[in-house]
Amino acid sequence: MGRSPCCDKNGLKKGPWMQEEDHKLIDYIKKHGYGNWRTLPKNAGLQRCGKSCRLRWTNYLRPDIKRGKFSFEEEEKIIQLHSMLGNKWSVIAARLPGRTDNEIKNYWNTHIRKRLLRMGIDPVTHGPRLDLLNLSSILRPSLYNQSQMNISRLIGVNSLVNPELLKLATSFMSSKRQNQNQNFLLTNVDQNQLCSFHVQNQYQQLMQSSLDLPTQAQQLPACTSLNTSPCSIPFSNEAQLMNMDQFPSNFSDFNDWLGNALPSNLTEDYAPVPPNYDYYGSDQHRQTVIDPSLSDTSNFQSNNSNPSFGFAASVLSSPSSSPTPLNSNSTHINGSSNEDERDSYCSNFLKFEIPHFLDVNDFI
DNA sequence: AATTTCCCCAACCGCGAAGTT
DNA sequence: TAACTTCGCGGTTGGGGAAAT
Repeated sequence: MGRSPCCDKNGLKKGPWMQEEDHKLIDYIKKHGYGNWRTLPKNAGLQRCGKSCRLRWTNYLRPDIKRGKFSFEEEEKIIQLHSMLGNKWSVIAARLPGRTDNEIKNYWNTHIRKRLLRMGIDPVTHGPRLDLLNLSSILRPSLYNQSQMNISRLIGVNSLVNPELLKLATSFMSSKRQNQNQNFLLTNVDQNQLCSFHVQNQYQQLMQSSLDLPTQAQQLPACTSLNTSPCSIPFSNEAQLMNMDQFPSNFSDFNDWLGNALPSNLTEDYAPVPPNYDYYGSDQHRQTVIDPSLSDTSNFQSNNSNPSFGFAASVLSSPSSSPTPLNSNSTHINGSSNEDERDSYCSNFLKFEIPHFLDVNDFI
C-alpha cells in the first residue's frame, strides 16, 4: 500500500525548466494530450519525472493560464473564498479562471497574508488577531460596551469573563456570522441548524478562552488543527460553492443583504455590530489605485476559446526557467504603495482595539 | 561599487485519495 | 479486498533579483 516513488530519480533532471524542455513538453501534449504523466516524460524525450512535467504544465505552460498581477476583484474573491474554505487552494483556483492553485497560494502567503496581519486580522480565522487582543486584555482590562453586554447576556457569564474577551467574542461573532451567512446562501442546510452549530462552537471557544486566559493565544493553532476555525466550516459538497455568485460581491451592500438572509432574532441578538467585510473600502477608493498603463491584455489573456494552442508565442517568448509575469488585465494590484493604501482602506474594518502604543509590526 | 538582507515565486516533497489490478 | 499505481493537493524550499546598507 505504501507510496511508490513517482519515478526513478536516478538521472532525472530537477530544477528550473529550460526552454527546450518546455518545447518538448508542449509539442508532446499538443500531439498526444496529457493522459499518463508517468510515461509522458519518457515518450516526450524529457529527463524529468512525470510529476515535474505535470507541475510545469499546470502551473506555467497551460494555455489558459492568466499571468500577471492580481486584480482587486480577484483578490477580493480570494479573501472571500479563503474565509470559507481555508487553504483549499485548488478549490479557490477553480473559482478564479486562469489562475493556478500554486499562484494563488504564493500570492496569499506573500501579499494577502502579510497585509491582513498588519491590519490586525488573523489570516487563518479572518477575525481579529488573538495575540494582539490578549495583550490588550492584559494591559487594559476595563472596557465594557453594549456589544459585550449582548454577548454576556446571551451566555450568562457577565462577571466571570474578561471583558476584553467578550469584546473579542463580539468581533468573532461578526466575522463568523458572516461565514455562516455565506454558508446559509451556499447550502441548503437548514439555517437554524447551521447557526446553532456555529453559535455553540463559538461559545465553546469563548468559554474555553475565558477559563484559560494565559494560554489563549497558544490555543489558536490547536483550534485550527481541530477544524474549529471558520476556515474549516464543512462543506458537504464543493459544488455548493457554485452558488456563491449570489453572495454580494461588493460588501458595501452587505447590510442590506444581511437583513434578508439572517433571521431577525439573530440580527438583533447576535449582531450588535454590522459586519464589514470590505477589506478594501469603497470602489471610489479602489479606482484611485488602478494603473491604466498596466491594462494591456495582449499576450496572456486566457486562450480558452482558442483550441489551437495559441500560447506558444506568448509563453515561449519569455525566459522559460524564470518566467516573468508580463501583464494582466482588469484592475491591478500594483506594488507596495498600493498595499499601503489598502491598509488604510481597512481602518474601519477592525471592530476591536489594539492599543496604539503597541507596534503591530512587532507581532508580525 | 560591493556586500548583505529581504522578498518573491517556481519547483520540489510528502502525503492522502482515487483508481486499477 | 488487498496490493499497487497514479494523480493532485498543500506545505515548504531555495535560487535569483531587488532593495537596503
